Amino acid sequence: MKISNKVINRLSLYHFILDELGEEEKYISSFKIAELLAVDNSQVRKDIRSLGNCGKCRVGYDVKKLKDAIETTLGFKQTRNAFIVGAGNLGSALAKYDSFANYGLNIVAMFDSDKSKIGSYINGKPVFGLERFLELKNKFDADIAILTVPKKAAQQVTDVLVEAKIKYIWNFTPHILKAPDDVKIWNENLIGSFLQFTNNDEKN
Amino acid sequence: MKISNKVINRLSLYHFILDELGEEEKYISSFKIAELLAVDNSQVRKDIRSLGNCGKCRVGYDVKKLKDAIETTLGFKQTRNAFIVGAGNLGSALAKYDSFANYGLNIVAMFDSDKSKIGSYINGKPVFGLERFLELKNKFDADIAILTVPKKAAQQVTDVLVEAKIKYIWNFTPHILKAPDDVKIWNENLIGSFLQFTNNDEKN
DNA sequence: TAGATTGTTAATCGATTAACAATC
DNA sequence: TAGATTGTTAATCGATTAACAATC
Repeated sequence: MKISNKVINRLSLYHFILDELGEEEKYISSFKIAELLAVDNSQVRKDIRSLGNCGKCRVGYDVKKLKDAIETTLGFKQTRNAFIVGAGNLGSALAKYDSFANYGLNIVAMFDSDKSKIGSYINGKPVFGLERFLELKNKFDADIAILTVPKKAAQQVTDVLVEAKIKYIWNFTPHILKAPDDVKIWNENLIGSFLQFTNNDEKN
Repeated sequence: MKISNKVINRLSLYHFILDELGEEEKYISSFKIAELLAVDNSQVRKDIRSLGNCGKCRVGYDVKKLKDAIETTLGFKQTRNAFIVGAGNLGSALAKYDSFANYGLNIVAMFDSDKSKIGSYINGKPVFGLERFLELKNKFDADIAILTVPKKAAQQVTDVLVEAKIKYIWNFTPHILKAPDDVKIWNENLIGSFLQFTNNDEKN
C-alpha cells in the first residue's frame, strides 16, 4: 500500500523518538509520541496502522517491534548507493554525516571540478573529476546524485548526470533544474524552509 | 491574509525561476512556471493570486512586479538576525551560504564548545563559547538559532537556548527537541527527505 | 472489574484540479 | 476580431481531527 510523503516524514520522526528511548521502556503510547511532536494522537495511531499490526490495547506499542516495522516499511535496510556532486562545504558536511548509513543511504564517492580536491578523500569518500562520472556511475552501482554545487553550475552539472542516466537528484542548490520526466528531482529548499518557518505557525 | 506553508514553499520556488530569467523576458505565464516545476497551472495562478493583484490577461505576469510581490509578501526585505549553534561542517556550510542574506536571514555569530574554534571567524562570523549565549543574544538582536550540533548534545544545548529566551530553533539534528510551546521549532529532517524522495513518487 | 489505550469510523477541514467566463 | 491568458468557481481529492466502541 502506498504511504504518503507526510506519513513517511512523520514515521521518520517517530523513529527518532524510539531510537532514543532507553532499554527499560518497553512500550510507548500514541499519546506520548503525539505529545513530543505536538501532533494529534489519532493521527499517530493512523500512521502506525499503515505499517500493519503493531499495537496492544491498554499498553501501547512495543518499542522494538514498532521501530523494526518502521525500518522495514521505509526501507532502512535496503541500502542505496549515492554520489555527492560538489565537494564544497555542504557536500563535505553531508559526506561526514554518518547517520545516513543507518537509514540506508550509502555515499560511495564525490565529484568536484577543483583539481586540488580531486584524488583526495573526505571522510573516506574519494573525490573524482566530473568527467569520470559516467565511467564511475557504472562501476559503483549508484543511482542517486546529491547535488551541492554552486548555483550557477547546477544546470550544467545536471546535464552530465542526466546523460549518465542517473535516476534521482537530491537538489540542494537554489536553482530549478531542467531534466527529463523520468529523472526524479527532490528540491531541498532551505530558503523555502526558512520562509515557512518564520512566516507561519504551522508545523513541518 | 494567512498563506499556508505549501504555498509559501511554492512561491519561493517561483522566485528562484524569476530570479534567473534574463532582462529580456518581461512577462511569464502561469503555464510556463507550471511546466518548469511540473505542477498544475491553475495552482500557480491561485498561489500568485494570494499575493494580490499581479497578472495581465493575455500576456501573463510582469516578472519584475511578481518578483517584488513575492519578496514583499514573504518578507525578504525585513532581515532577521540568527545564530548558528555548532560550528562543525554543517554549521560552517550554512555560515558560508551567502544566499541567505538575500532572503532576509542574517547570520551574525556562531557558537561552539571546541576551544580551538572559539575566537576564530567563519566567513566573517565570529565563533563564541556557548556560555556567552545569553549575553550575546541580548547584544545582537537575534531570535533565531540554527542548531547544527551533534545529536547527543542537541537537548542540552536547546536548554541553553530556551533559557536565553530564543524564539525560533531551526533544528538540523536528528533529535526531537523538548522545549516550551512558545518556542517554535522547525525540524529540517534530512533523513525524512531522503525517505520520502526514494519511497514515493509525490513531489515536494 | 475498572481503566487505559488501540483501531476505526464519521465529520471536518484544506488543498488540488478542472473548467470556463472575463479580459485585453 | 481571434486568441491567449488570467481570475475564479465548482468538483474532487486527500489529510486531519473528533469520537467512541472494542479490547485486554
